[in-house]
Amino acid sequence: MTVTIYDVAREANVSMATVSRVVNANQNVKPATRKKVLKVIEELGYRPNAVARGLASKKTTTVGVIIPDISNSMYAELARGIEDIATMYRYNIILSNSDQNENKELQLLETMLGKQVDGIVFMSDVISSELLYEMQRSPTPIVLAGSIDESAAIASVNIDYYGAAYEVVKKFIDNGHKKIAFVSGPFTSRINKAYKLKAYREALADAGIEFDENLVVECNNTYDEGIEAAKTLAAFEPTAYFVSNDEMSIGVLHGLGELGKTIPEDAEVISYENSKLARMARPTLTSVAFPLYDIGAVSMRLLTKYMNDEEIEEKQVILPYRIEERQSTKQE
Amino acid sequence: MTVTIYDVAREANVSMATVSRVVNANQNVKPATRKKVLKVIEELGYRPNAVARGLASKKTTTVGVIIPDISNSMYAELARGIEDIATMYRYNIILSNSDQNENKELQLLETMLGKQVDGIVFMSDVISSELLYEMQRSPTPIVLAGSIDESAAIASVNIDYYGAAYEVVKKFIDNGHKKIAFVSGPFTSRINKAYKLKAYREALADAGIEFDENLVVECNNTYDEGIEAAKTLAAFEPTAYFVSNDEMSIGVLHGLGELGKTIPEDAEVISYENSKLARMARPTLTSVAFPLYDIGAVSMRLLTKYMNDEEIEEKQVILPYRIEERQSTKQE
DNA sequence: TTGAAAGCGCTAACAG
DNA sequence: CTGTTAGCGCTTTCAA
Repeated sequence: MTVTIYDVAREANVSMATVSRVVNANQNVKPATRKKVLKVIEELGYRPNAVARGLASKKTTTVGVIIPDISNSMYAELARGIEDIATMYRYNIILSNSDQNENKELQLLETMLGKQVDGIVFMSDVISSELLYEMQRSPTPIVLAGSIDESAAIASVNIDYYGAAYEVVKKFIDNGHKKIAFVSGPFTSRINKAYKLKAYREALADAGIEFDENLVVECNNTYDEGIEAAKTLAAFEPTAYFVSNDEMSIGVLHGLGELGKTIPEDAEVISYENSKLARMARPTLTSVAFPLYDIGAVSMRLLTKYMNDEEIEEKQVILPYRIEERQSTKQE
Repeated sequence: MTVTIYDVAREANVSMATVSRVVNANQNVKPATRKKVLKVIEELGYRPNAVARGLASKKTTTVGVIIPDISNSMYAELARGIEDIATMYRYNIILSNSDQNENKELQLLETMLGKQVDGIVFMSDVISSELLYEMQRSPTPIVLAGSIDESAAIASVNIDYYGAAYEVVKKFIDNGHKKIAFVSGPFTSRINKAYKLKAYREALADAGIEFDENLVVECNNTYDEGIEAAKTLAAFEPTAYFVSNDEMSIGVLHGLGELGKTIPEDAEVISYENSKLARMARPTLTSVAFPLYDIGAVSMRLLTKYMNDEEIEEKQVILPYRIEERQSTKQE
């Protein structure tokens, strides 16, 4: 029924090995033979079976990608970065959503290893010790994308979360703000708690401003919670808002709008993400550019190095960030 | 090195077949034997090799998904729908971006068939005849998600694009509008040209309103082009705008705002997508709810039926749409 | 430059 | 309920 390498070999009067060489662009084939084989392949409509190839060669040219949720634009951007580089190196991607559920993550890891992927790109706000343990004993290389593993045991690609947050708060302080709100994503995420919040506190401390826990709101990264946060914070009259992502920032903008505040005159807002939403907000959002696409791309590139046993210069890659100035902050 | 089914069989003093039965939850195994095998599996850390399994069984429990661009929220939503149902049926997904490039689409199809996927979900605005030809001779079932194949040769899941567009225009007409603009996506897409535009023309004709080509703008579905379109159209003073997606609608809203127009008093706007952006716009957007997630989910479900040789009631599925009323149209 | 042959790790009859 | 035995379609030594 389906035509196999054997059929091609028979028709072309050569051995399977020769057909295999032709298909794999091996140089050790006489041009005339190659041509003859190619012709038969064409005639028969032969299509190499990647599964059989994978079993024999122990390489599937497929990598696993485990992310929280592809319908969230941040992760979608990351996924696109991963896929583009994967395609460039001729890998395909098995994509799965974990919803940040640890059991699902463990199970996905297991499934992908079972499918013999050549490597895995993993993203999650929190890497439990069990997950870390499993990753370390993985027979296949793993790269963390935009995720922190405190032990630095697993390769990863991130930006300087602390530095970016510190710079934002410092900027507010330099502009004369004393009451600076921090509308954060969940503190279960190490990035939010051990990096951004820490930077927030230390930037305040370095400027001699006392930390006020009323000015910090932990949210679930949604638009509605951004609106809520703005209203909750109103009682404490902050004049500057540092918000963890664009969607929530728009929520803050709208919440503030409902309270009659004008941005940036009454309060300045700096977001953290810089997706296309930042330009679609009114006023447009000043935002820390969090390069998700690049993180994905670099993660995948790093993974190819592991898969090819290339030398790794740095296992923990830190990408640059920048702050994109727009209308939600005052321009000098 | 890696532990195989043979190692387990030897340790447990049973045959490979028995181990296979245990692993595949086959009932024909004595509980005691099962337990013994399970224990050895645990001890040895045996993990079934899905590639070998795929070669032997001719099933990979993997389906291919070919979409234009995962970083576009519409397709991301679709992908999530597909993945959720796939997971439910224990399939994994190989996800690839085609960027609507026909050669890439053909090549991806080829690659996925080579990888022996059990089925494919495909999405593209235009299905060329060559693509159609390849799909028809695919040894593996294919379902089109949110894509039109005029010949109806391939199974598909869509909504009634014509009906939805007709209803929007009719609604505008009933509200007394005479100059109704249509800000469309590319007319290379059959959905835009043969369904939406057709409905727009026919709704006007049915109401005795003459078609004015100046009121139709073909765009590339982006925010910036939405702004542009609003400005271009201004010369013809439309009082109603039917826009092809949320991002572009927000562009129109902002373009109109810059021209000093108030929505919905000066002009009404109805979008087509109803993503979360619709609620984040100001004013919030009335929008045709285009159920991408559902289209993905139903496509995948339909695909499982083909993969399991279940009976198919309808090959061309049409899902319902509805119009979500918000502030960009006048409320009665 | 080419071929023969031995697997890769598993499933699926078939037999008992 | 369990074991034996062929493959699945390809890569990869090893020889020639």
